[in-house]
Amino acid sequence: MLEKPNNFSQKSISCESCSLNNVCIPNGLSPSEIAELEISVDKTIKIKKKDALYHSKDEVDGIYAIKSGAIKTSISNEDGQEQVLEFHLPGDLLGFDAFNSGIHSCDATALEDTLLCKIAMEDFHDLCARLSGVRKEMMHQVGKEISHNQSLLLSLGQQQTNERLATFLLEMSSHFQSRGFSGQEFILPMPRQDLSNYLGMAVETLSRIISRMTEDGLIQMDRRLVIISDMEKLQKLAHTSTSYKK
Amino acid sequence: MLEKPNNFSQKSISCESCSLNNVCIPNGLSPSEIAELEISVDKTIKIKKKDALYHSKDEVDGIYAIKSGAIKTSISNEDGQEQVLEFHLPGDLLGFDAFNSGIHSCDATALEDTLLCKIAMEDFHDLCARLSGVRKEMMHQVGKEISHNQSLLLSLGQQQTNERLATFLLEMSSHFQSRGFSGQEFILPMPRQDLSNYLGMAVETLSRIISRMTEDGLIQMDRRLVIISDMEKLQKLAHTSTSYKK
DNA sequence: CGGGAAATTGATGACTTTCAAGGTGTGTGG
DNA sequence: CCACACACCTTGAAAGTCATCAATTTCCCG
Repeated sequence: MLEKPNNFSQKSISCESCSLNNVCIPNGLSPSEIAELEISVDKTIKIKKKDALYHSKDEVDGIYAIKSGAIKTSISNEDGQEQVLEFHLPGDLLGFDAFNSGIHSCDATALEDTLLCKIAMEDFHDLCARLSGVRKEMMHQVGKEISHNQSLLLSLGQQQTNERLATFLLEMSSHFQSRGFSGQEFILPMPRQDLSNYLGMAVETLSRIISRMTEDGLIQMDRRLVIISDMEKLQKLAHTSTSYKK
Repeated sequence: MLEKPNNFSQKSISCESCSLNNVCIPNGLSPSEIAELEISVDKTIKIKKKDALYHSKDEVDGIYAIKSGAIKTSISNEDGQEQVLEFHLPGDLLGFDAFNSGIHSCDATALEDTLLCKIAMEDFHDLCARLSGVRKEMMHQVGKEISHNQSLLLSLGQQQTNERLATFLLEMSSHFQSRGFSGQEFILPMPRQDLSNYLGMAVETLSRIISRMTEDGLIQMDRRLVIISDMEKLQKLAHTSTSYKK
């Protein structure tokens, strides 16, 4: 099947001048270490909306970092039922799911046209061997993934549907704010279907919750645009004092 | 408060002769690497039933490996609602939850009197720097934890309560079998309360499901003793063809 | 501008939780 | 060694939350 040419692009800047270098692997590395890192980084990966970066059962190719766009990771059972695991945004790393067996355990699908950097697996091992900074940052990133999954489990296991949405919106708010964007108004990268799945509920339920929370003056949501109208009420609903560390 | 002396003990054998060395860090290491590893291992950690190995917000002390007993990890929200994250059995590693910030993000509590080995965090970093085998095995173990969390999310998000129990029992069966024990008859290390929490349901619901599955001839459960009567039906219920890799 | 995907809304029912009560087993102290 | 207390587990009835089915409506893309 012929594909239209990718017409989204971005000039490949250096890690040192990348706006995401404080949330990506370069974080905490010395200039010389960054220079070494950079030799192994392929900055030309492009994935079109709805295409897969990798599939479950694929052999691992490398570790990826998102420059722009968004990726969802998900896992499916044999009936084809999908569970969305995480939404990855610019600066996030992907590929740790293959650490166990060298085979990816989940699917990674682009929610929008997405640009990524890649470190081939063997280079990654090599960098970990040579650079303590990379090793540390890698552990950091892996730990972030584990912590995230733990939070999600807590949310799915203990919260009701509206509390789960509140928690999610606050996470997103916190995320955007920490990146210098508005924490009160932002655009979600995913459709309702994926979001409801991630939050462990039916699309219809999500829709109803949104309507209800809008009526109650907590938020406004028009398609993917989110406006948080009453941050305090939202936090109260989420029972959230848990702060999110980078 | 005075504690009774620990009267459970085990002579500290070498990693090389430990029966768990093929599922623990020594897996895949050369004899000389194991010797180096062993220098940094403290094999004298004892935790009594119901005591904590560490708490959420504790600074990380090291990475632990379970020799005997069982540990549950769990996370709580500010209302004190707990979500059990994982049950750790002999050979399992703990402590990755602090990789992100150096602070533990969950509680680790002994379900029974438990013996562990410990590698202090700085030694662990040092070992990762020097020994590629340790580095690889560590990645392996971390990947296992990530894969496990993903499976649990899929189960919580997509399965009904009875399917979740079936999935869990098959996991345990598979686990015990791979360790040379019976996969058909085994003893669970946790009470109903913890299990139901882990599976995202009320204790009463779990109890009812067990009764129903016993009536239907799938299993027999007397307290913590599990007997799987009809493995095929159980697998069918769990929709499981997903095999579990070590 | 039309077709179709995405999102909302309503009605109904299933599954699960909650509240309540009773049963069973274990461990400790007399 | 027995008895009592307590934790653990099971069962029942009622209530709630959420999913499913169905019908529209809205919006996006070609």
